[in-house]
Amino acid sequence: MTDFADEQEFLQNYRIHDYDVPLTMVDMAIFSIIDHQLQVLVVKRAEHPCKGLWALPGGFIDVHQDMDLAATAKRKLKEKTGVDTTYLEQVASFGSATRDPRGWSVTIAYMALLSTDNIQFHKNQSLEQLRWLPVKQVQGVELSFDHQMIFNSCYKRLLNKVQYSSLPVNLLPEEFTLSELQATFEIILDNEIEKKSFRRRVLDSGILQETGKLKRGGNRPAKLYKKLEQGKDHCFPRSLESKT
Amino acid sequence: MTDFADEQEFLQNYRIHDYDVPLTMVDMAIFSIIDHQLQVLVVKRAEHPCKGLWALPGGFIDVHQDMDLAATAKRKLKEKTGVDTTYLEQVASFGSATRDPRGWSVTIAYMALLSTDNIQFHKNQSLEQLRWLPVKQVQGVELSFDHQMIFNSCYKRLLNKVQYSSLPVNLLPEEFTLSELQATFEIILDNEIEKKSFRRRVLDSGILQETGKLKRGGNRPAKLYKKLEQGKDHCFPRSLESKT
DNA sequence: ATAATAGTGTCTTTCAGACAATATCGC
DNA sequence: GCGATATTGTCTGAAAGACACTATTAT
Repeated sequence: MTDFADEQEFLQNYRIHDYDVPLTMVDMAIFSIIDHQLQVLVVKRAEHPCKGLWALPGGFIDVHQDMDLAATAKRKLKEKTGVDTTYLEQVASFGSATRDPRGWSVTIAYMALLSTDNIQFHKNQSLEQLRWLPVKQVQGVELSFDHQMIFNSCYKRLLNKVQYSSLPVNLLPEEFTLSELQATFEIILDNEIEKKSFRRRVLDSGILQETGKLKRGGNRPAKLYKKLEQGKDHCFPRSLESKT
Repeated sequence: MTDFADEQEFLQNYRIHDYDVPLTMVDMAIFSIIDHQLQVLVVKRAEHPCKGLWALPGGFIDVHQDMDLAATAKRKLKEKTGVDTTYLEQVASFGSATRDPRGWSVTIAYMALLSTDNIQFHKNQSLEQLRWLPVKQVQGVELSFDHQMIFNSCYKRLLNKVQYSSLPVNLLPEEFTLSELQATFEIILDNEIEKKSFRRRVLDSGILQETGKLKRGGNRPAKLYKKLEQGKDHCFPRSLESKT
């Protein structure tokens, strides 16, 4: 909950609106799969407005430091997670007179996918005000500003892309088995995929390369694959059907 | 060509950058089919910067008048074409330190589709500084700022959507025949579509409703259809293949 | 041998492409 | 009837779904 009297006072002293120009910033939904769940990173706001509420990471464009919008997004990502090489995609922009009490504001929303090995690194940092929030719980948490809507927009984009593209490989480490890849797709979809169909799709598309190595575990070892063209996002000729 | 000395002076007197906040605006690619060609509306810039060059219609957000980004886009659309009910879709945002000589700037790009009957209305207005530019000729025209890139982004979105959605119905008047609809798709694709496949796709999808009327011309009359759910954009289960 | 996971064979289903055939109009 | 456009019939093909089957490991 925000302290109202305090916030009122803060807003009265906030003067950027005098210039009749909208505030412009970048916000991002950083996704990762942790504990077999799709989760999104949220930050507790340290300052007004919405002080104390959870929010998507983001902030103002630094016109002296950032070359472009993607640079602002990368800077924010680095600040929050320590990671700087990730899949990053612009999703949509939201702007209105009312979405931020400081005045007319625009935010450019990005989506980032963090691979699980990046998370290992990140978990060891001191993260007082950060929290991974399972996407299924987002609706139950009060988010700052219109971040609920921004999150929905990013989540929807991700859900869409699982159905027709290879995007989710970016949530896995460098090398992975087909079963791990399928599990990743299934976690995002929140639905099962037929094993044979999945393997056919992925292998026939030629986006993966066998590394020659095997992942050994309790049972039959599995071939390890890696992405062939890093950064490129393959689109399959047809979409997956949703079961159920 | 722009007058350089003049523009330099203009820029030196431009002071908004002092506030260390990016300029934020909206630009749009307004598409329509005119003379059996897909065309995009461009405006001759009356002011610096890029004075005298063609540009996509657009402008600054009016924080006192516009409720949100879509309102800015609608206002600009209305100013340039006199039309206010059209298909409007946000495409992407472009922001960098260098895209506008006035300083760090962000533009939110929209795409609008004008139906041919809207164009009739619009053609009767006085349009000194407006021009419909066939998309095939855009590359040959020097556009202001990064508008070439913005145009490409919007055009690409449109090309993509022709392949898997019913979006192009928005380029037609209220009632139309299947042949007219197919011709619209073909003009955008710049490729032929197999007649039977096209009709099956469209009719089986249930997005159209027979009006009961017929369009009579020299030959066999054609059934007239209209869109069932206005504004909604149907996605087909598979994409069209490109011939050739 | 058994449990568990990896991986394959193959039949069905869905929907787009090809292309020929038929229908309905004005003349 | 003729030319032109509208509309349909039906075969083929590509890629996804279903599901049973085999393969390889640790124990």
